[in-house]
Amino acid sequence: MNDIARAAGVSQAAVSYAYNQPHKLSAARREHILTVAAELGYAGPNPAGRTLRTGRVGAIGLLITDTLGYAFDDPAAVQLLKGISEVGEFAEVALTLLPCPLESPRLTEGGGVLVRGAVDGFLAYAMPDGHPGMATVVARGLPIVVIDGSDLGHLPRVGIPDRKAAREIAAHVLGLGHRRVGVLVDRLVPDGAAGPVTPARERAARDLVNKERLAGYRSAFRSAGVSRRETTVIEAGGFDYAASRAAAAALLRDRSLTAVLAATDVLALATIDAATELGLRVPRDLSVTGFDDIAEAAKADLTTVRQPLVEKGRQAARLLLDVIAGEQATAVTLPTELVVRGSTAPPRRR
Amino acid sequence: MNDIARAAGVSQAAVSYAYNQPHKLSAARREHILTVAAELGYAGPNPAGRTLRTGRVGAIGLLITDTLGYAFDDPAAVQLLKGISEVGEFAEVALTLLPCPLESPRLTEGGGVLVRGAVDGFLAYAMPDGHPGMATVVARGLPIVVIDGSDLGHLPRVGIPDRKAAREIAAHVLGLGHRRVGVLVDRLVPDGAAGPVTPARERAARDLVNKERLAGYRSAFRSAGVSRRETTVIEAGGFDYAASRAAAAALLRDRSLTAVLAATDVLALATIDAATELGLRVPRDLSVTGFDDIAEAAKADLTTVRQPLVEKGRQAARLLLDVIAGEQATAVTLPTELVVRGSTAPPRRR
DNA sequence: CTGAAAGCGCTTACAG
DNA sequence: CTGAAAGCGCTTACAG
Repeated sequence: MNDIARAAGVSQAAVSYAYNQPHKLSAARREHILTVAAELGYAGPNPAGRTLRTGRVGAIGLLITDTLGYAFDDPAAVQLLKGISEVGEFAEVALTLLPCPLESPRLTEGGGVLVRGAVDGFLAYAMPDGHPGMATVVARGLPIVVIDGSDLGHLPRVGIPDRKAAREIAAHVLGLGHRRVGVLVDRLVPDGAAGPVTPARERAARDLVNKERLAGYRSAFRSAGVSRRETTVIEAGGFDYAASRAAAAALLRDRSLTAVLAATDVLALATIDAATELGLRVPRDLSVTGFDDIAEAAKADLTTVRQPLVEKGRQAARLLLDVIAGEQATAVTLPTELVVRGSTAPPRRR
Repeated sequence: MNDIARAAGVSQAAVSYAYNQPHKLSAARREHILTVAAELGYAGPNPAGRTLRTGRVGAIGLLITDTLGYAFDDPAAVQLLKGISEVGEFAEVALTLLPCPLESPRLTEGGGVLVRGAVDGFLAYAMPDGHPGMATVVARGLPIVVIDGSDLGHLPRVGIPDRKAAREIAAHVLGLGHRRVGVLVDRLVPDGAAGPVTPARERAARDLVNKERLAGYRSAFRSAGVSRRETTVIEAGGFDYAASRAAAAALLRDRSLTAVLAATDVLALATIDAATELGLRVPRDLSVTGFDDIAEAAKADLTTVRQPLVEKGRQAARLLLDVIAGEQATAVTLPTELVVRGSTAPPRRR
């Protein structure tokens, strides 16, 4: 900026004004400065300098568990991203992706992107309880909005009534007459383990969404008088189709099941595929429900819980921007809706 | 940092060393400084200060045409993102999403994220020729790597041999005996227009990938003696399923067609859906080919061109990081492969 | 409308 | 191993 000022024969402050406060300069002078800048290949104020001075970065960070690859594999996450980015674009705020694999030691160290990343605030998406990245980010003292995770007792949060919605869809299935019902969850504890869920593991659950949905199913089972022993719960250990399919196959080894409650649509779609492979017809031989209502759910005629994924992203981004602007934050719970389609029916008579 | 230094009874430089050059301090002193910092709620060096001093941000920007929503709707783009983010995570570099809608005046103005965004370099993904955002970014003088777009004559680029691969898959279809072949492209000119492509519009094409693929088809047609008049080309005007489906429906109004060459898998899948709705069976009544080999292509048994989407992202990110590190850049062309599946067959005899 | 000046928070070469 | 100092590029309050 000094070079430009010298070349244009003005003060360095005038150059700054040319970019930031045009009204403080005569039009001719401003024009002159901008022309000189263009000639010298100066593209405008350096972001780092501006940030240091103003304290505003113009970017928000999105914390995602695991690698970004995971996030992009999950259609529900992609919808959420759409909503977030809509708001960001409108507000001229960039979105910085901050992947937080659980194992990385760099999560808490100074070198990592969580500590070093220049952002004005964080959106923490589906972070499991006790994730070290969360503590790192809280320590930075910047505004944080939680999406689908624990609010740590004090953070503003955007989510849906997972437990209630899960109870509702389970009640729908039980209401059709099913008693032998299997349950599929993504992941309760982020340790990569997959397979049947023990009571101890269920108590140790750290992924709030899966935990709450499972709790909702349990609640419906209790109300319907289905005992804990009668229900099998399988954890996929991951969010991708392959893990989902394997979990579904494991669950369907129990041929007495007449229905499967899947905690996500991806799990449900994998269940339908696995059932088809076994020669089972949905819903004649097996009722299947999902959760989220991603685009594929409608195509597969899946009974599921609709949640406003894009809107969730929008609201979270707006909330964060509000907090950054110094406004008061309030928790937001968005409505869900039970969508009954063709993948559920009464159990076949023996 | 000054506050911490005072509280710890050391120089401000010592605090900096505690975070950045541990070996310059005795272990005890470092420990002491870090403890005091934790007590005072200091989370480590301020990113803006560090960036201003070192000139390194620790983030790369990804330029995407249109809104991010578009990008996330496109499975091919999502795969690319996966590859990019893999490299970023490994190198501890954050990925900043920089959407560049064509219409926005802020693209070139000082207030926009393109001018203001703090990054060490840019990845320009599928930017159409002449996009104003590209000029803005070039003006910043930071390293740029182009993916699937024009290299502007001098930028390092990562891509695939679109024209050659398109010629190959077209030759496959023509080799099966098809003569009445329709073509579907996403978008030639980013003006939102959709419908039949005139010669003038084809010449004015600014989306390099679509342009090249179309040129490849044309080349195969010429070799097979299929005249320009015999082929209809329809432009969808967008990348999403809805636009694709509408374009497919428009193309299939011509009932004499026995095959459709779609420039992307999304277009091809939409074509299969549209054909099914019309009561046409694939491939018996209509052969359909795609391009990209996204996950859904295999499920739909689609004949297509496989390109290494994730690897493309990886290579581009690595290349950019190399250029940022001061290394020499070279253009990268990744291999493609014709994948013949069940969506193509000889035309039915009349 | 213009210019001189302070200071945002940091890293590192330098002298001790 | 430690401290004093310069300077990265910027914005804005202040005096003229």
